Amino acid sequence: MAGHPLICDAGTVLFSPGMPCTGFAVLEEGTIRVTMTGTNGREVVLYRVTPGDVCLQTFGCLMDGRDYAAEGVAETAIRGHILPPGDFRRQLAEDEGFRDRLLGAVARRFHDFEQLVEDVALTGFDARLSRALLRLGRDHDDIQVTHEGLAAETASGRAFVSRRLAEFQRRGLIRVGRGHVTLLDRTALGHLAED
Amino acid sequence: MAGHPLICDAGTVLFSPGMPCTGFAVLEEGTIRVTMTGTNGREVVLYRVTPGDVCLQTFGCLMDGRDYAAEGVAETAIRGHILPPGDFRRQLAEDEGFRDRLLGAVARRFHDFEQLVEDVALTGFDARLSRALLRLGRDHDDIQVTHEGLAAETASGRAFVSRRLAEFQRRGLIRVGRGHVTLLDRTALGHLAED
DNA sequence: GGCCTTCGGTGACATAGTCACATCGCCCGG
DNA sequence: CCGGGCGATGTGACTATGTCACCGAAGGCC
Repeated sequence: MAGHPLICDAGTVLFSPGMPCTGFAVLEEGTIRVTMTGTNGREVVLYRVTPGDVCLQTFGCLMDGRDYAAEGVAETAIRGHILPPGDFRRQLAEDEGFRDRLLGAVARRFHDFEQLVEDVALTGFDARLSRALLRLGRDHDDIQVTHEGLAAETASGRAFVSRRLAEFQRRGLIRVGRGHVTLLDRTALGHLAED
Repeated sequence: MAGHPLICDAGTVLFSPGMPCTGFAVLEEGTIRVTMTGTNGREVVLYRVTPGDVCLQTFGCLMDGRDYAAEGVAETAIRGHILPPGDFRRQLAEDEGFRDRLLGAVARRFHDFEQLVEDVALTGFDARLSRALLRLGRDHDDIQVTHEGLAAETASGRAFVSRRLAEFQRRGLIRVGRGHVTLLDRTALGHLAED
């Protein structure tokens, strides 16, 4: 695998809407958060890219000659490399393993998108919030996130998130503090997340 | 291209959630509507498959070994064929044209999904409705669709669609009738669709 | 301590979605 | 032609969700 190396600190903006795509990104370490921002300024998290995943933005741009439609930000420090279009196509043709990994990742990403649409279009807010909390808190009970951040995860507004978090706390599901949320009752949250 | 032929009348249910996937579908004629239904019974149109497109459902299932998550219905009579997994992989490896068409279609579909998320998550209802009307009425001013159908297109509820359609009619944008809508002012609708 | 910035709480309001029920148009058998 | 049946539509009342503006609190920095 050749290509330019890609090394960034957390917080680096990797691509923005309208920017042309320079190559296919292969991520080896860290996570990238891909979001979309509406004309009203509201932001929604589309998905996260982790090692082994494809950043479908770069993929979509390369295959369809389109500019980016979303924004990508390094959520942690990241390491990887950029495969120029030519190399990308060559490897796709010659390397069956690469092809399988790519297509598998595309399929997973596609599934994530279906999940997102299901969440936003036909799921109530409390379920979305519960899912977001469980997703972000997979490893630790304590989650470092602001209400603003949770609003982006749930495709909702900050104020409403505040109110529901307060309600969740009243029910003993979580404990909230400035800049973080602690999960207290994963079982109940899981139940809420069901629908 | 080998594989079983696939010929169905309009209205045939091609796949449903939970059903395993038997092969990769190549569509030669007609359109397939892919929808998702929530636990509450509400239905949302994810996208349509037309000749040259990929049905990402079959693609996702094949590459990731997952069952269908959505439902596919023949919107018109359709003709095509089913490529068994083995043949699919072989053609993907050997036929560069096939590979490019497939990946290009995947990229376009991906873009459609981004559009859908943008619509549902950060666009007001009137814009969604206008977009849906213009999309369905690309060829004719007269659209055969029920309010229920438009509710699925806009990821909304039938009653609300009724009210907004009435308002659109009051403004002279459309004329509504039982089972159909006529576009009167595409310019104004286009303007509404902007945001 | 005095500022400044970010975060969170809240009332008031706007938009969107739900539910139940009344109507209406149309097709069909008698 | 009549009456019934059914899907499609209209509407009031209500709930859920999202927005806006403004305030106060928490923490960082001199």
